[in-house]
Amino acid sequence: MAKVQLGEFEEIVLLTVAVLYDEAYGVAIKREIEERLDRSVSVGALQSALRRMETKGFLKSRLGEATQVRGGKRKRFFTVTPYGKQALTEVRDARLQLWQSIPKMAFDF
Amino acid sequence: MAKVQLGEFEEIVLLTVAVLYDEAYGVAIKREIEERLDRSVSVGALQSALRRMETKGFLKSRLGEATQVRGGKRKRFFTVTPYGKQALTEVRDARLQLWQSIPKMAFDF
DNA sequence: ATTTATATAAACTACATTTAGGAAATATAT
DNA sequence: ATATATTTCCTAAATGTAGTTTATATAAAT
Repeated sequence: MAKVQLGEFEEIVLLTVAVLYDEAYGVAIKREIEERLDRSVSVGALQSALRRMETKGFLKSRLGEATQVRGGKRKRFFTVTPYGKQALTEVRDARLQLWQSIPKMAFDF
Repeated sequence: MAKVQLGEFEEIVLLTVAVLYDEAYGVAIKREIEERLDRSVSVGALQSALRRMETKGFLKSRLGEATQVRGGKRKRFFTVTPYGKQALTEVRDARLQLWQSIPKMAFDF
């Protein structure tokens, strides 16, 4: 019974899908992460994270229609499933709990 | 130019070292994570994460003295470096920013 | 045909986990 | 008193999962 994990990059991607709401497709997600987090993202890295999370049930996807703009290929749109939302809140809460337990004396955090 | 990463488990370990302050050694870290996060941790998994993070400069360690209790072998104590603290706050802030950008309409988060 | 926007596939590197073993200290039995 | 067991802790090696890079494919406009 493999425990269902949520990796570091996967979490960023999942949050970004939530942020983009109904405009979450590959290229837009990539752009959004790069702008917000000032971190470069390769399409391949992103796609494999999206696949893994779809397999794990954190995401679902549907294909849109081709659009009449240059390069207007069909986009694959992603949305976060209820299970994905649950995973996000769980990891957030676990870390928050740890942050709150760091002793004052210890730090200039 | 290898970008310095902080994995999912590594982050939990790093935070726990901060929480334990001057009592952060292998067995105690393991116990603390298991209790707080209700997640089982193997010694091997923990030790390899600690090594990686020491190599990356997020942690430093020193050996303590043997104590006079049965099995009181010398412990290896870990502390978070300034660079480690910086890494922790950066990933926290990036995720917080994303959480705050999730549209209201979208969710029951 | 070439360019632009998009997705998919495959190979490799890094992180995470399991499994097993080893070493240092005290306690206990002989 | 010394050998053996027990407790606490760390190390090593092998395997599986996540993350990244590089290359290829498809569709539409120019």
